[in-house]
Amino acid sequence: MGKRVTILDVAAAAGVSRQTVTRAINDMGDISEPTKRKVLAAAERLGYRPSRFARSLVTRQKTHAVGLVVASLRNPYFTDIAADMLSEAAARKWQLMIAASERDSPELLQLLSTQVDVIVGHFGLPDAEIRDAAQGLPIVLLEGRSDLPGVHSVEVDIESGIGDAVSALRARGARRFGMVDSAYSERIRGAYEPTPKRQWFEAAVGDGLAGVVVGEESISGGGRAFAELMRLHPDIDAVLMFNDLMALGAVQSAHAIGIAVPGDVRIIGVDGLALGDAVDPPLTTISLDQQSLASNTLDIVEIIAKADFARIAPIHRTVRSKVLWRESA
Amino acid sequence: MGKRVTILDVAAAAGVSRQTVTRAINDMGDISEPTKRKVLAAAERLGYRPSRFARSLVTRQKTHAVGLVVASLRNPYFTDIAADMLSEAAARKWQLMIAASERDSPELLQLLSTQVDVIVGHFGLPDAEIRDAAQGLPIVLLEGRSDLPGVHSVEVDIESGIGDAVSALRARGARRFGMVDSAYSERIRGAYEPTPKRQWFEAAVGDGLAGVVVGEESISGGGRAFAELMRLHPDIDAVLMFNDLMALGAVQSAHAIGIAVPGDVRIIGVDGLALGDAVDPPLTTISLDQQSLASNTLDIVEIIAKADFARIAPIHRTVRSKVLWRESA
DNA sequence: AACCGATCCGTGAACCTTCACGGGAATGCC
DNA sequence: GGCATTCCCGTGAAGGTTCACGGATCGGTT
Repeated sequence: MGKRVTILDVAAAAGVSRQTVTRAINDMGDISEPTKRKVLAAAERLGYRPSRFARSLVTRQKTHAVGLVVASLRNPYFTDIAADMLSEAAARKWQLMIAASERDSPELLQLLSTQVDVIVGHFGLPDAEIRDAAQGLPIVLLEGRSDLPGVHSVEVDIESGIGDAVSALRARGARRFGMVDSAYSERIRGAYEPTPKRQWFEAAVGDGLAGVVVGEESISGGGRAFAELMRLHPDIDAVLMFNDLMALGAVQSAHAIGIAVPGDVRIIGVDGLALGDAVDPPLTTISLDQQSLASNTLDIVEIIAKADFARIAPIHRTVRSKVLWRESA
Repeated sequence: MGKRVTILDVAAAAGVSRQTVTRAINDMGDISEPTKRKVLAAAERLGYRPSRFARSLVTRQKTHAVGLVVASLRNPYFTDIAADMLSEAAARKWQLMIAASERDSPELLQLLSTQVDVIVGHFGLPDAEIRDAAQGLPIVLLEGRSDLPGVHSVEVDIESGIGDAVSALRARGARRFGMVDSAYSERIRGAYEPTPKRQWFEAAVGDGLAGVVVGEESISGGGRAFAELMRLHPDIDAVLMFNDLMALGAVQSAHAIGIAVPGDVRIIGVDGLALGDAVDPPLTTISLDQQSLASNTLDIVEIIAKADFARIAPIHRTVRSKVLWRESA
């Protein structure tokens, strides 16, 4: 099993005191060259490694860590966000710890909460559960909103983006609207429930709604769901895909089935992935400024930290979305 | 400024002892319901949050953390790896801390090294520098190899994949080979130096080599470099792109220039991204088993941990690569 | 009245490092 | 020889939590 080798073991082995070992390890001066070498050799021999916990405890931890929880690392949308968060965090001298909530959210949160100072992210849980699992840690909800104390948020105004997209699609002649929603809630909560995007979309299209199908959040899942939607409602001429990843699958699927895009059906995604520009036809999408999402989030995090993580009034921000017209719609 | 509120503050405020506060916070029994409520109320009021360092120090931290350093979070290849690492780590009850080495590698490593038990990843630094920055932490090199003590590795046998690809391309009639290499080293070390992939490729094609161009590691960078390569050497009939991301750009660029793929030029990437299947034509690629890369890595990490992080003989593993024939070559 | 078990709560120690300070030896100078 | 200086090194304390143990209180039993 082997106990941990501490600074005292090294000190004993080298025949010096703790402090001298510290001086050698962190090369601090006030130590002669021979002694330093002797200590370093002993440390090397014993495989000594300072406990990062003891060290942080006494140095009062100047650099903080923020834990980012994303739904999946397989979706470029989330990894782009992670990348932006990483830059923003680095610029502020914060460390970023990433976890994916694909499963076991509560356990994962509890584990994470022992390692970081703030938790930010997308969660597949009810707000109250999140708060409990976080054990009192401040939380920043991404693309969500809660009125619990200690739960901050950065919302994304997808709603207006959807509204804009629908009116523009109407202006371009679209009449029969369809949507592929995410089956996300099915996996998390056991039963499907309409996402906010679907609700906003339904409100926007009114009786122009022809049908909705749910699918898995992946390229292939989007492709399958799109094909199913078109099979059920062949007269649809405009489709909103839950996200760009699924929209990519839809474009591909349309190509395979022989549906012209945007000739027969206009396809529009959500997220604004750069990737959407690399396919044919380039994907029209409701894009949000991820950079701004990230910087707003870290702003909040920094405010919380400045307040020494004491309980402060929840902060809520909103970033706008806009339709990025490329060629698929 | 505000000093940190400790367990003693809460104890004083609630009129009980430290231990009772602990019992209330971690609800442990041996405490009456009214007292518990009283303590919890005091904690809430003061905004008390246990120090994760002090706590970890005494509980001897059962869950460890591994730090993953990737070159970029904008390349699906790396995020896929991160995703696999995350699953593997989670299955083993490890936490994963991700950092991107896009810049400041040494500082970043030092910061990271105070937070984790092992460091794994792709680094843009000489091995020795890595070792120094890691401050004695065990290191697992991804897709690399070093003979320094304490530096383990998981290599990827791209070389044989490139060999296989070249002979198959020859069998399909390719004669004039070109390559787009990564300009990576330029950014990191100031001057371009051929990557191993280029060296293996040149060895494989022999005097069939028509030309090499370097480009930035992105879709658009790949597209530009490919266009440049074809402008300089119009007779090329097969191109190896440094990675799939750049290959995606090449396919797109070929389409724009009016070069037929694979009719005029066969294009082949490296990485095996699932994304390559979503473009037209689907991308042929030298794929490696990322899952196995991740599991091998975490295997090593676990072995190191089992040895209580004592110095053990470096472990080296290799995962194979194989050509995934789709339609672009 | 003495005893007993159950229930609740508090005290000393441990975890491992760094910080602040103080002390000894060697050297140089008057 | 006495004294200050410099250079190395060691000791006590602190940092905030949890663990192991011991003590107090209380209702009930003999």
